[in-house]
Amino acid sequence: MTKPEDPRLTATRDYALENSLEILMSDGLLAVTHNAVSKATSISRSTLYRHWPEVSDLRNATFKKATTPPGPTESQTNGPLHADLTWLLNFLVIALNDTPWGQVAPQIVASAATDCDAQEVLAGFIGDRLSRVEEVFHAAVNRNEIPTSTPISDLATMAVSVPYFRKLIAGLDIDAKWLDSHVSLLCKLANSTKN
Amino acid sequence: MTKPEDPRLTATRDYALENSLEILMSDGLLAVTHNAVSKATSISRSTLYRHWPEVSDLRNATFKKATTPPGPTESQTNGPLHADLTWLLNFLVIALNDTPWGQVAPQIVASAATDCDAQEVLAGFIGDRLSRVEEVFHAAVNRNEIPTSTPISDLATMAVSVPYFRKLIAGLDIDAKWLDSHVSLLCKLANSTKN
DNA sequence: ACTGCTATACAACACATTGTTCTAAAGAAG
DNA sequence: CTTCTTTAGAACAATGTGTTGTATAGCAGT
Repeated sequence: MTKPEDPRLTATRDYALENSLEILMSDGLLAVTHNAVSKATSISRSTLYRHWPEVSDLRNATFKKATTPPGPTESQTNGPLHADLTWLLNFLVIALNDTPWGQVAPQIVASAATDCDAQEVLAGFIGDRLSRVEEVFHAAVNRNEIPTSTPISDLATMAVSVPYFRKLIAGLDIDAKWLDSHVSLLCKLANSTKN
Repeated sequence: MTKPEDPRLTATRDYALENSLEILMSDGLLAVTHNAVSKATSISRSTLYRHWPEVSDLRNATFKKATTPPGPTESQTNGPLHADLTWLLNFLVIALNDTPWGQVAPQIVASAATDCDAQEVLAGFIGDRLSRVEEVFHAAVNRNEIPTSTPISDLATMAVSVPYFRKLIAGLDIDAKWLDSHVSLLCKLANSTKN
């Protein structure tokens, strides 16, 4: 029942966002403006203002595009825990290292401090990520691979927070080798929290 | 031998930075401008430009003021581990919750993504924090409170990264009660990594 | 208190950016 | 072909950034 959109609308919108995303990654959030996008795309300024009346609209749209879920839609819970965790967290490492998300995340963190929309985007995305990791731990408990007393929520937070912290805050690398040792430690911790 | 500075210089500089810091905390980094500070302080715009020729100078000065080390200069390593960690991490919780640092940190994280100076400020501050936590763990090892095989560096990263992650990225609260359970988990983990 | 020096206030200015509005032309849909 | 919508382009106001020049007020040394 929804009549298809005018192809011109989608065309300019997609083309503009493609380029605004590139600007965001290379020059940061505050470089994303109607003027900059206009120069990069040769789309008229007035047209851009027609699509996104304010700068904040344009920027929101841009990093909403940048946060298209870099990760799996379903968790892999076949076990063993080490494999599941590696598989899952590897998506996070890749996202942070090799996709727009890694470049955009810091900007969103900053926006979230003052902007409610950004806060919601970020919390939603992070919450989703956390619950996937929790799923994996729960599955391990159900397989009797780790004790029932495992503080799943805490371990999941640790699993996710460390890569974010290293990459965004501490300025440390996160690579495959680091990930392996990180996951190994998590597994050991999960196994040793019995009593 | 250094002649004392003209009192007028220090007066206006201090007064300006005081207010620019407030602007930074309430409205974010990009709200810190010569105009805004001028309006807030009734200091002439030209005077502000005299002190900080460019916006970036003003902003750098502002968040350099905001990052006066919120924390102890020396770690407390009397033991037990739980007490030392609580004492130390409590400074971090307070800094994030009740000082300018908590408001400014997200902005610096964003700046660090593109700006080298900010990256250095951040890395230095974080590295300092991490090494203090490591000291505490080392002391516990020396007291034979936790095994020698304890992965100190990893645990220290976890100790610090989780509060940062919760506060800055996940939008979760960090209070005294949470800190207690966090520290308890860390102690348990340190104790159970024998094998 | 007088004199030279420096910081500040104020106003005027050039310039870039943000955002609005109007008109004409080009494309889509019937 | 006709009608509606989108776009391009230019002109415009408003604001923000950064500069310059001048007059005033406060600091230091004599």
